[in-house]
Amino acid sequence: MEEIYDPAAVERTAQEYWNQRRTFEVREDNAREKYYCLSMFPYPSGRLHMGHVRNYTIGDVLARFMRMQGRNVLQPMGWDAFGLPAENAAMSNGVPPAKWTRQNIAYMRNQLKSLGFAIDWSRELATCDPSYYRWNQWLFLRMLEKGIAYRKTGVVNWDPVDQTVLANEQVIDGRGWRTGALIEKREIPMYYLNITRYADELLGALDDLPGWPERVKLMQANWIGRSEGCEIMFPYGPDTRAAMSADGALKVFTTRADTVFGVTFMAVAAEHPIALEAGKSNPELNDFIEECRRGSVMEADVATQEKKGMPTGLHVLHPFTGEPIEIWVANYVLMGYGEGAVMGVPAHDERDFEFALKHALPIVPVVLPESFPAEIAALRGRIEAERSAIDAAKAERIASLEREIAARSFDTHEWRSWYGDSGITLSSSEFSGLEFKVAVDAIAAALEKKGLGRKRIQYRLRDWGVSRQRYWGCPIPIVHCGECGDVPTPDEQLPVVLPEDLVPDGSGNPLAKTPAFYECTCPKCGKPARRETDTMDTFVDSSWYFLRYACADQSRAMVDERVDYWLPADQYIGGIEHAILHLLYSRFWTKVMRDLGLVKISEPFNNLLTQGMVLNDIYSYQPPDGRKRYFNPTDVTTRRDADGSEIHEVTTSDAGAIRVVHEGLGKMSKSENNGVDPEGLVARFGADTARLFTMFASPPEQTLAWSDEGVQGASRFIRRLWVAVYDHVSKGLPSKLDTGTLTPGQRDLRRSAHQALAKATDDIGRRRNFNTAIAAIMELLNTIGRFDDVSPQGRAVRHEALEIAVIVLAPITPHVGHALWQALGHETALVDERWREADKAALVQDAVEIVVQVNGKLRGRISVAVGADEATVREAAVGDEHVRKFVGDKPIRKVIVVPGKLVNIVV
RNA sequence: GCGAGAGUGGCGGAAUUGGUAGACGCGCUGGCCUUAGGAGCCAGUGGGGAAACCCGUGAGGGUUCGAGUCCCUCCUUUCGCACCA
Repeated sequence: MEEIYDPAAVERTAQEYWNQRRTFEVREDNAREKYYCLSMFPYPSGRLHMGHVRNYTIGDVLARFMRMQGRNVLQPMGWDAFGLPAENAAMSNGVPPAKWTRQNIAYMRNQLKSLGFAIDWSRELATCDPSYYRWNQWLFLRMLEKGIAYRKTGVVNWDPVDQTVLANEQVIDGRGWRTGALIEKREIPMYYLNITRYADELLGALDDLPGWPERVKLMQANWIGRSEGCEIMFPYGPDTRAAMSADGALKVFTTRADTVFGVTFMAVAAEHPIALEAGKSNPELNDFIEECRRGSVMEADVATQEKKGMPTGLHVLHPFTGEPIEIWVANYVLMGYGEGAVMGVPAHDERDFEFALKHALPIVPVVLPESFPAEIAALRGRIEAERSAIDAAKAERIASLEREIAARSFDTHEWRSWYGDSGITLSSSEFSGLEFKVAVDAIAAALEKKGLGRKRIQYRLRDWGVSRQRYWGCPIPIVHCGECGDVPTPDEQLPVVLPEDLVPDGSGNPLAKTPAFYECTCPKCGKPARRETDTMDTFVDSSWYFLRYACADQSRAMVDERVDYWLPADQYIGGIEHAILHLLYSRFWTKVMRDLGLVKISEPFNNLLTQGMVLNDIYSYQPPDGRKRYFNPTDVTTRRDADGSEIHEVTTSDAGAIRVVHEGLGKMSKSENNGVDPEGLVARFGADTARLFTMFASPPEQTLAWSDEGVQGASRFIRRLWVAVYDHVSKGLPSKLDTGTLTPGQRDLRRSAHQALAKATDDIGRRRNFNTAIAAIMELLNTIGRFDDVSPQGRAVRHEALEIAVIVLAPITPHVGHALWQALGHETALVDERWREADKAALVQDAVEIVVQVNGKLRGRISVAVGADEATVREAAVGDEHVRKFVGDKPIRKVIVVPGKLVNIVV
């Protein structure tokens, strides 16, 4: 063993040892309990970033920990290799996306290997390989057969200058990122997957996922958004019938059927057929519809934009009163959601209220919220008295009382939060005086009788549009034939191979300009036909890769029986940003495969850990004229001013030393130039330091703030451990530990070591709090450092304590552990070692410190024997001199004893 | 706008089930060692106070013998919002 810790040499030796023995390649073995440790696969962007390092270190710690627990551990890795960045890179440097992507994969694979992750590389996959994506195509065809995949129109962002569809990310403030042109919405035919068919199961099965964070399950539940409500038809008025040249009704969905008597307008989307029809004869309205078509399709934009509307002049009839209600076009109603139309109830919906105020529409209160002042409740009591025997005069009195309630309880100029609450209906004809649920039931029943509505369950979740008008993705296996229509590519012609030599130029999908790709013959009739040039959403690729790892070499089927051994994954680790879409799509895809008989599981991930982002300081300089510049924190020097405030400076080649502004902490990103390159970190400190710091700096689910000093602290700790082991073994290996003959000091160290072991085991195995496990070992090393007993038994106890430190750190800093384990005299490799169990006998203590409070404030400490009864503890507490000072001669009202912890004396 | 989190010393964080707030690390201060220090070792370090003590977990209220932890209102901030991955 070397006296000086040399990370590069230590890491080379350990990695060679694992590679030569293929330590992390695993086989299915029914005799052993498996552990499938899955991390979200990376997009091959070019270089690893700190988020990757954190993600895969968390996974690696768990994988290695479980291996030491004796489990058959699978930890695979692959590449989410299709997607937009490859096309952008191609546009800026002319290299085809395939070449760029494969180069990136090769580079990043080496970076991952340098970090020493316990990955089974024999199962590596890349989604851009035909051997992978052919099964996307194959399953898509199965979904078509089952009616799960279908074609309908969808709305996309259209850049009128580049004549291309843009991703939401490529739309900045309503304009195209490259052209700056105002974006339009455009409807095009697309393929959809019927995820809403699974909405109920996706929602209900969340209860079967105890290993998922509550917040993720809540977000998914809200995203699916099950609501019980009512479909209501508003029959066309004579003017609308004439305009549409047909009878008909405007259909809406509402969860508040109890407010149907408060409807004072209808709002439809700009793309709604009634709006389009009305626009034909009304140039002003037509302009407004055009205006609505501009702007992005993003929900956040739609929700925050100014609410605008315009009347169509057309009417529908109220389903109960028959009164005409005017139809408006509103920019906050979207064609893609529900029916593309809503009923406007300004008195009980905030958005409708705002709309009504702006356009001077009537506001008619028809619900009295339950939480209402007594005087108004009294008025309601009088209504109930009148209602018992109705005649014309009484009906008028009721109506007048209801108007009085409405006048007193509603200010129609200002929205109050409780206007939207449910309560008792009023001014609602025969449905007045009913509680929310009763009112909804009665109104739904009456509507159903008239054929104008019914109760229905609706989901917020929409079907998944998977068509992308882009090149670098999995081709959709469809042929469009003039005679036969849309014809699925026969299975034996799969995969439909994506040509890899195209270079996009930003003006639409290059596949659509490549006859060699799209010219084909119809599989049905043999006549010339056109191949579909849309590719699949990359979320398709990532919806089942975790199944394919189980059988990555299977060329004849999508999956095989090995999936039954490995799946579901015991642990899935990835960013919280995937809490909804990726995780929901993967759950859906798994259920579809189950229903096709391909897998036996219903849920793919048993436990989920959502890791926080990696942050770093952001430093910027805003020149008086010109663009703001960002400086990497490594280039910034910080000193203190005379008054103690910090000054941050950067020396630039062009402007010399300039003072920069510290903007605080932000996610590591290119745009803010605050990234830390893992490669440089490994070169300077070694992989173990990088791993140790990322695990120590914060618990996995929280954000991690980067700190160069913190990294040095991690490096310092590893060196201290190295020196401690070196000093110990340089005096020779100690004799055998005899636990029966230890001195009190030796027993203390031994207790500290086993306490640290017990804590770390719980922290890693149950709580997934690696930072506190590391802290426990740091504390142990401090304790070992203070222990100066060099007797044979003293050295034996120290030896055991050092072994515990090395074993607990093995999953976190495996390379240095490998070296230290050998130094401690072992022939076996640490990676094959079993985790230790804390020795209960070593943990035993004879006395325990009890805290004494007086009126909840800490006033003293007493030491009592372990297991002392309550009366003894109480007596010792009351008798404590310091405590007596605070109790004085005041009478003791109550004494609370928390065994083993604390006594609170209330005076 | 809607949905979900987070907020504790100078900094990252600890406090696991409502029971000692600040473990561990960084930084800082002082000392030792060294030709030297961006190395190492030792000591100190929430604020106020001479001390006794008092104050302190984003703000304000509440429940409790006891609240960082539970409840209500508010502020700040992060993530997601369906074509970034």
